[in-house]
Amino acid sequence: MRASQLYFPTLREPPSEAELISHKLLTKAGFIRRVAMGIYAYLPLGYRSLEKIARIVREEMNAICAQEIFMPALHPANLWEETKRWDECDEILFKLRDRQERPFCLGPTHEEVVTDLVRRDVHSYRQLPIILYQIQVKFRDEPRPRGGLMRAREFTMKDAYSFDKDEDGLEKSYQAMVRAYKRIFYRCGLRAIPVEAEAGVIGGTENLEFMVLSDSGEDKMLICSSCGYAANQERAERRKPFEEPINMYHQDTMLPLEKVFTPNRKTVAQVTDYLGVSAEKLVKTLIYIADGKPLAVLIRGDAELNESKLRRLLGVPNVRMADPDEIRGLTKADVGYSGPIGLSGVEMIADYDIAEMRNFVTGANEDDHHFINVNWGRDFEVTRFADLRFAKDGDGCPRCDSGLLHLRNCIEVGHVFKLGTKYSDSMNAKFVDEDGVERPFIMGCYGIGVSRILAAVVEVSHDEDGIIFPITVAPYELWMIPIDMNDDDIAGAAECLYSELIQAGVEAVIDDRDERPGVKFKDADLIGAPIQIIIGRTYKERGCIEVRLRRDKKPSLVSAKEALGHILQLRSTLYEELMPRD
RNA sequence: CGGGGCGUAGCGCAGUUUGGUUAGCGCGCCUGCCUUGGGAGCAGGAGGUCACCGGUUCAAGUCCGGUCGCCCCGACCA
Repeated sequence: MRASQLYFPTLREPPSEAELISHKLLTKAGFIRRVAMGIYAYLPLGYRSLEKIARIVREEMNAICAQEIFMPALHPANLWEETKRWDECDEILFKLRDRQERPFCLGPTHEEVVTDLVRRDVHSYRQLPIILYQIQVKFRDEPRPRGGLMRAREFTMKDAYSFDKDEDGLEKSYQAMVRAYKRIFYRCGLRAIPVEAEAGVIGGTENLEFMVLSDSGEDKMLICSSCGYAANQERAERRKPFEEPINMYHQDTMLPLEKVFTPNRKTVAQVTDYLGVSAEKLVKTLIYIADGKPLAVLIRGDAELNESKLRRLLGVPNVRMADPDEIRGLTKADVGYSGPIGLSGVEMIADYDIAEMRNFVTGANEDDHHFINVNWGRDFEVTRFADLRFAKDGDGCPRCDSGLLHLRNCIEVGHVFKLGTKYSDSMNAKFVDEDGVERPFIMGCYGIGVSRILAAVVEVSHDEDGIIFPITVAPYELWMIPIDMNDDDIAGAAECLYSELIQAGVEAVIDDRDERPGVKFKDADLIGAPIQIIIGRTYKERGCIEVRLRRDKKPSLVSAKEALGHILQLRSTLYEELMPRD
């Protein structure tokens, strides 16, 4: 491609609306343009990179015998009503009507459509397993799109769906997908870490998020520095911080229990302020209703209960906070004055933090009063200690003896789920098994944010001059800069090498514009093609061209004769580096 | 949806507080000269519904009301 004909409107300054570095650079380098909030057009360079990513995804999907299909973006409402998600996902669905007033939505994901497809045509275990995938544009009316491609309302995603006859089959499909995902991210130059996650609204059991560490990421994960355990913030467990049995009877350190007047002080901040103590000296007593039974959850004042952990611990589906009336019924006091002392017949579950606390503050189960110098074991009994709060930076790793968890920002680039029968049940998608019995498909679903990968690559691979693309994702592999196209020697040598490169199948751009060298260098660095070729002074003086990598910029001089071979060698080395070995 | 901010040339911004000639600046763009190893220089030039609608006024980019768009923080997020 000739730069004089390439549509790559670079900007000297990015639009002020851009916040993230990837948004700024992709806009500045002429890869994308915003069309509306969270909606972007890809210009030639951006589209080439996007397609490169899509191609890698395709190759790896095909390699595990997933089969590419292409489903509609426009979905009839009735499919979404079958799974109840027409209402459940109401906020993010783009809904519209056809001329007959029939309701439709733009697909935010395709479980409904693919399950409908498969239930129509797959009737026997003999046809299983099946993995179908597509690379499609998705629509989600995000409450707050931001960061350019990072969280858009229209974005490109690879979504795959597996259909198996049993759990073993699902496990195989799932593991194949995990392996393929690792290869995909590796080939894109991303170091993606699989982390344990909560399943969320999509349902199902086991699932992994693939996270790329980046300070600008919106997600948070905890990662162990010594054993590599990683989980997202919602899922991350922590090591029990004490040895059992716990000996609490250090009588000498316990102060006498005392009830204090705390008029109208209900929140942690109000109470600690009023009593002049820090939040770490207070224990919050949260009243929950689990399967209709009330229970008390004790959490240190500065921490936050992770409801998913509570739910997992109790093992019952219906867990919710008690409402103010229920709380008054149980504690005889307002919300804000609940405490463990005198709550009889109620299970008392305490976070690990509480085990090591002495002489703390709790509500007194009486309006406008708290207790100070409370000690569990002496003043009330704890039914059990458990890991209940969100893990935080510095907590002990749950999987090894010495490691500490570190809280890191990250970008979610992929997610794999074991769905089980959530969709096949609600949509009545069944096959006949070997034994003649009808069973629902055991499903899995697997997503990769294709457009988000592009943003993530830029986010983790850039410098002050622009993007540093891995060769696999770069819009062009090579960018050639003839210093002066009006100089016949230089132009001649450049054109000659350029046609050799094109002949050899290299994706090359020759910057044949009548621009000053500085402009060409700046654009080349901004766009970030991995290999740069400079033809100028050294060619005039010594017959050498300069070959350099965008990532280190140190040029090596090569004679014009040897240039092509040298470049081809360099190029294959760059690809080699991004080839996974597993 | 709550809080805050912004909208003036392709991009970045000044001007709005205190209404008053023909609305400015930098970059970019066009023409010419000159220049050619990191966004040169000189000269000339084009480009505006001051987001939109309505109101106040002799007079509105500026004041008032409404609408739309965009950004940030929060709530939310398969």
